Amino acid sequence: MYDLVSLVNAGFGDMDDLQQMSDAEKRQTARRPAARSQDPDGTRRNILEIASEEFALNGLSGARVDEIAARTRSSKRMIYYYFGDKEGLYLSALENAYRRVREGEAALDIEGRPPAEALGRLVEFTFDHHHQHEEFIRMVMIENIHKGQYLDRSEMIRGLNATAIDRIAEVYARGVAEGVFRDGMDPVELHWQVSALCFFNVSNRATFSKIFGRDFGAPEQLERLRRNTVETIVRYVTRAERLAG
Amino acid sequence: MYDLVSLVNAGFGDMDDLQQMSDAEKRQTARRPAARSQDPDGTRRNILEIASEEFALNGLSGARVDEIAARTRSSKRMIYYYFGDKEGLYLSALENAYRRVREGEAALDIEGRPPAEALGRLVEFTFDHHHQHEEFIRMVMIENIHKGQYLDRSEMIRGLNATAIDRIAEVYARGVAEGVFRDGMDPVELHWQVSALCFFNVSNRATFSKIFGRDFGAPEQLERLRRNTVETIVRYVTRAERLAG
DNA sequence: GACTAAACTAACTAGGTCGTACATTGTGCC
DNA sequence: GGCACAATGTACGACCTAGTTAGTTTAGTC
Repeated sequence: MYDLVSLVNAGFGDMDDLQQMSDAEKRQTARRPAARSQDPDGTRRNILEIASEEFALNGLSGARVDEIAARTRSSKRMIYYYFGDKEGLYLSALENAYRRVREGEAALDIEGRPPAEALGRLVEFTFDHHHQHEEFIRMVMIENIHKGQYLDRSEMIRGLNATAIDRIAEVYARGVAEGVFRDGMDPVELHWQVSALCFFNVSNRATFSKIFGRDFGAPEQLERLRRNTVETIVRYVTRAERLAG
Repeated sequence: MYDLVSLVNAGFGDMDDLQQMSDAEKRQTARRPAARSQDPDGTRRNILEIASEEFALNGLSGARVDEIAARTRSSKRMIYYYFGDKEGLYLSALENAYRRVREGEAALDIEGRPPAEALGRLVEFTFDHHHQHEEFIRMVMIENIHKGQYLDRSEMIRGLNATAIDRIAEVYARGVAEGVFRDGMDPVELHWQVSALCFFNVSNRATFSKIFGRDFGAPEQLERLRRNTVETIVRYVTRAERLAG
């Protein structure tokens, strides 16, 4: 294990960057725990961290390069040095958001559970996960405002789809095999439904709350929406004979 | 069943200004069909029209006052004359979007139909309606990015909630009374579910399509999603004994 | 037809915003 | 220790953008 204190002293402030350390950095940290005046990897990550926050908060056109630079331990010069231009930085922040969330998704473990229960847990997990990663939701909203044009340019994006679909497809297939779920559904479309319900809960909470004069972010309300969402999906998939109530 | 294609074709023209003519304008147009050099109401509406397009396309910070002014029949000065500042113009565009959509919603007629069918039609209508009003969806997305802060300032907003909820509540109550629907649900939360599924279809189509390498805007795909959505909601509400399959 | 208020125009300003030029320092390598 | 290059700091410039100033034109009224 690394010495957290020396890392902080070396300039790694608030963030939880331990897992993102590059090999080069590990080597150097081990060899020379003292403060470093040049730290390309750390600088790059620091910029990306701040930029992700700013873009998620203000959008592509709303975010200010100067503001990002000011909040950085580095300078504007370094933003252009590492990311080329504002759009390059935005794209990196977007990819960063997707990558983090996909990594977090690996935490879900539903293997071996009965299909209906497994599906329910998958929905709960997605609901909670979206709720916890508002920054990601906001980046996706922003990217959709831009009609996905930056995602288009991204090469990293190709490898992202598999995991989520594979898992839901596996659970669904088991459910069908066991005669619990209805046949003939498309896992991608099922994932679409789950995503819609869970995403909306975060993305549209502000306007929905204001228009209906009710705080949809309140814990009890959230818990109700969560239960509704699980029930909606499970009832959609489960065969009528297997349903209670 | 509704014809999805014709609905699509019907909605997307440049914009239907006729219905928005004020009484003053109708009078003047009738009296003096020639070009008028002063036309406050027309100028105001023309600005609002263009501004709505620009804000929906580019967001609040992305839209340019100069660009709006240039596309207008009027000038930048008049934007400030009528709307105060950029944010005032944005708020008017936002209110404009909500107003239009709410007016459109009045077209749904499901009275007297069996509850399950009525609910299904309500969902279909919402699905199609959202699909046809992408500009509105985008404005809502943008406003959510701003955490609903402009909606907060709006006084027009208070009267908006009633209609949509009343209608779904009425259908739901009938269904419960007839023993077709499950008891104890909250109409607002039901509306939330319907909105989530229908909204997402428009709002996240771009990123979803790109990530899963499938065009979710294609007519057949859209028709499938539409059927899924109806089924999801109806199955959620309907009592198990009344369900087929 | 003189007067007034509303409607409108063109040109301008102050400051914001992205991006760069140029100089300097640190690092790995032989 | 000196070289080559990567990393960084400072300062600035060109253009953009929201908002304004100062004035003109039009419509209605008496």
